Amino acid sequence: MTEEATAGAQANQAVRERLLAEGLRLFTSKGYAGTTVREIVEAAGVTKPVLYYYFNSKEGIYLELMEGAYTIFGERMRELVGKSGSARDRMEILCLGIFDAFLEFIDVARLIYAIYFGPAQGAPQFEHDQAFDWMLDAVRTVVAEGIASGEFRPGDPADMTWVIIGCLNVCMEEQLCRNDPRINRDDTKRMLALILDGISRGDAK
Amino acid sequence: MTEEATAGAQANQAVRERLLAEGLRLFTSKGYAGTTVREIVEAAGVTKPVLYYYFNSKEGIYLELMEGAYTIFGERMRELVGKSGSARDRMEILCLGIFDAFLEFIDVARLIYAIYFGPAQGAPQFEHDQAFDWMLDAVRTVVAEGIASGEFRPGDPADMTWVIIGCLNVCMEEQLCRNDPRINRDDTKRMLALILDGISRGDAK
DNA sequence: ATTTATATACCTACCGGTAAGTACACCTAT
DNA sequence: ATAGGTGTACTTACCGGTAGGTATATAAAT
Repeated sequence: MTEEATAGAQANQAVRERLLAEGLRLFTSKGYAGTTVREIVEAAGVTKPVLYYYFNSKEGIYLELMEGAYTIFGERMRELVGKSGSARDRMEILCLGIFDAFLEFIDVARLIYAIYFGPAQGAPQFEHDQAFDWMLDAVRTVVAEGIASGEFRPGDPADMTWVIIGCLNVCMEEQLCRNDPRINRDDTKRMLALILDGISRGDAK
Repeated sequence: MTEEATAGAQANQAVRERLLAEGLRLFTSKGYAGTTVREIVEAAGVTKPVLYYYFNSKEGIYLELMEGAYTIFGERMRELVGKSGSARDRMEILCLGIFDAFLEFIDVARLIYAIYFGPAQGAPQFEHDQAFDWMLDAVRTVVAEGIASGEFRPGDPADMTWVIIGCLNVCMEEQLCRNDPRINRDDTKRMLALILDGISRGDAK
């Protein structure tokens, strides 16, 4: 493969990536129906048939963005699961890891949330619950192990799981919905500690 | 006023209410940009200029729906605030009351959430944070009084508030996003109790 | 020469909005 | 009692603009 071939392949990818980046930005800020193909291609600096060349349709680029978003979060979840240590430590690593991933890929996250809560608006169907369910399963696993090991109190693992998820969820949502979020990572850590203090065994303060 | 006049006034309201009801349904399920004036009026059984007659524009009906939604929740919040009893009892009444209001007006709630998380999509600007902020202030007030009275532990009232809000929030969101919510009112009550057990003074179990 | 990537020009269908008209109720003047 | 005027509620037909998508030509890469 010559250097020319590499440059050509890279030019391909550059156009494609530009379209995806602009598509992500615009779908996120305007929604599926509110975003036109014209504005995506104009932002990417190409003409309209180029989008159809690479993605076949408006739906095509949208679905590719969705698949990419879920892939990113799935990989990050896998990295965060399977750590070792006390249940409390692992919970902290897991939740703050999720929070950090959220911030790192906040545009992607915003798109996922927008789809999850937002109206369908003619967008093609996609399995929407996956990212949330991954999170739920991971937290539930750590809770169950904490109860089994005696580190957390006996109780309903589902309740504990949902309280933790609720806390993490509201912290993440705050990052999405405000230019000046009222909750940061340290707040999240403290709030998590408050919950874990409450469900830990040997809590006699 | 004759009976004919009453019937005429009622016919007015019937058309107007039909447009609002169909508008709510469609904006909620399809979003602002994804909903056309044509489908609203068709669903309401009138012609397009009728919508412009009553609401001046597509924006007009949307804004009227949004104002109505916030009015409903604001009134319900006022009813729930100002109850008396222990901080714990009041917190339970407040949170479960919010949850109940949410279920009662779930279409309205769905629209508010869709707007809050969903993309702007060309919809007219509206102050979106109000319902959430009402909730936050109400919970914060009860938390602060619980700490002051010694019922809750000394601690950061903001942390406690947000943990409670996060829990309530995720329970409500679950009602929105699934045909078969995994959390019901009793679950919500139990989870709230788990948190309140954890932050209560005298918790030595 | 062939394949791939891109541009120009165009298509049909649909968008929000509006002008003009109609039906009806009510009021006032004759 | 009747005619004319006014206002409200609604319809039909239409407007200019734009949506997603495509045929064809051209440029670039191999």
